[in-house]
Amino acid sequence: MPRMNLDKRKILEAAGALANELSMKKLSLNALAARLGIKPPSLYNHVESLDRLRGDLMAYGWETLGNEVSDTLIGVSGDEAIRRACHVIYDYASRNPGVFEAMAYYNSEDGEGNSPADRLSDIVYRLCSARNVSEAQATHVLRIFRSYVEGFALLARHRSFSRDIPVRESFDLGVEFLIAGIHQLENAHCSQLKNGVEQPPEGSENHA
Amino acid sequence: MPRMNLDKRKILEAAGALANELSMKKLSLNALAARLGIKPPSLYNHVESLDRLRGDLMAYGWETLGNEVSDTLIGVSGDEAIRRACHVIYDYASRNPGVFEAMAYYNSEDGEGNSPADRLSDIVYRLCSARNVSEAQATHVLRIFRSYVEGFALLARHRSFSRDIPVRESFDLGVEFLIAGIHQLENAHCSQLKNGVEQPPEGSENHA
DNA sequence: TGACAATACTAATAAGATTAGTTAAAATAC
DNA sequence: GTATTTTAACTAATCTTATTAGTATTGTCA
Repeated sequence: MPRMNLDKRKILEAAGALANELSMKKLSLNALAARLGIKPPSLYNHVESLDRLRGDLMAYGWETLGNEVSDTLIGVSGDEAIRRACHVIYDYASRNPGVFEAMAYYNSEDGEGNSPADRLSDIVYRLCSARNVSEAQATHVLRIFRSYVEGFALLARHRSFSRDIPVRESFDLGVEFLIAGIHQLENAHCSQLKNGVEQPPEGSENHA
Repeated sequence: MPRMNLDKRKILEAAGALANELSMKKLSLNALAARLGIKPPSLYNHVESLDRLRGDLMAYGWETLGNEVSDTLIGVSGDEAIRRACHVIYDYASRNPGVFEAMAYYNSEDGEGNSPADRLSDIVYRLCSARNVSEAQATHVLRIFRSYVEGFALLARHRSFSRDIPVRESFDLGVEFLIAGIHQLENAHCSQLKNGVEQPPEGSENHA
C-alpha cells in the first residue's frame, strides 16, 4: 500500500532500462513491476497494456533521440550536420539497444509523425534545398539515410558483424557514400548527368 | 490419430505463411497446429520450441532467398549483379514480410554462417576484387549494402514511407548511391584520392 | 473532517507454451 | 506374416504471463 511516486516518465525509463538489459522481447510486466516495486496489476493504473507500453517506449526513444540530434546540430550545417546526425543516431542505438529495437520494430500506426524522423527530415531537406536538389529527391535521400542508419544499427546489434574489421569504420564509410550520393544528385541536376556515375537501372528513375 | 505426413519443410512453409499473413509476433503454436490439422502438443514431435521454430524459419528464409539471388545472378556480373541482387532481396522482403521479419530480427547466434550473407558476400567480394578494392574495404562495402537493403525493407514494411513518392524509386536510387560509392573507392585506390568527394569525418578512416 | 480520486492490493480468468503420460500407426525385425 | 520398436498423434495437466474484477488504502481538496 505504500505509494511509489510513479509517473509516465519513471515507468518508461524503467521499461527502457529493462529492454536494454534483457532485450525487447523479454520485457514483461512482471519484470517491470518487480523493478518498480509494485505488483503487476498495479501497472494498469499507469499503462493501458503491454503492447501500448511498447508503443510508448518507441515514442519515448524517438523523442529522446530527437533531442540528442537537435543538440548536436546547433551551429552545424552542410555535410557535417548529416555526419553528426548519423553518428548520434548510431551511438544512441549502441547505448540503448533494447529501446532502439522498439523504435525500429514497432509500426508507428499511431500516426502523429514521430519526431525523430521529422527532425532528420528537417536536416536533410534543409541540406538538399541549400543545393539544387528537388524536394521529391530530398524525400528519396531521407528514406535512403534512414534505411541505412537504422539498418546498420540493427545489424550491428543482432548479427553483429565479424569483429576483426572495425564496425564504426564501415558505418562512417557508408555515410560518406550517401553524402557523396547527394553531391552527385546536385551535380546531375546542375549539368544534366555530366558524368556517367549514375546509371539508372530499369527505366523508372528520374534522378535530376 | 490419422497421421499427417509432416516434415520440417511442410512445417516451415506453414509457419512462414502464417508469419506472412499475421506478422511474426502473432505466429503461435496454436495457430500453426490448427493450420496443420494437429493439436499444439503434437508439434513438439517436430519442433523443439517456439523460439527454435523462429530461428529455423529465419534460416529457412535466408536459404530460400539465397537461392533466388543465385538464380538471378547466372551470367550476370559487375554493377548489374549488385543491382539485381538488391532487387531480389527487396522483392523477397515485400513478398514475405513475416519471414523477412524473422530474418532481420532474430540473432543468428547459432553461428554456422547464414547462407544469404555468404552469397551476398561472394558477389560483393567478387565485384570488389575485379576492381582495385581491398578485401578489408570489401567487408565495409558488404556491411553497408546489407544495412541499407535490410533497413530499407524493414522500414518499407513497418513505418511505410508516405505513399505519394514511389518507394521503389527511392530504393533504386540508394542502390545507385552505394554502387557509385564502390566506384569512388576504386578511383581513390588507383589515384590516391584524386577528387575530394570523400571526406573522412573524424580521423579513424583509411579509405584507400 | 469528509468526500473523491488515484493507486496499490488480492483473487480470478484466459491464452499460450510446454511437459507427462498414453495410444495408435508405421516401419522394421524375426 | 507376426512381433517389436519407433514415430507421431492424442488428452490431461502445469506454468507463465497478460489482463480483469473487485477491494482497500492513501492523498487531495472542499
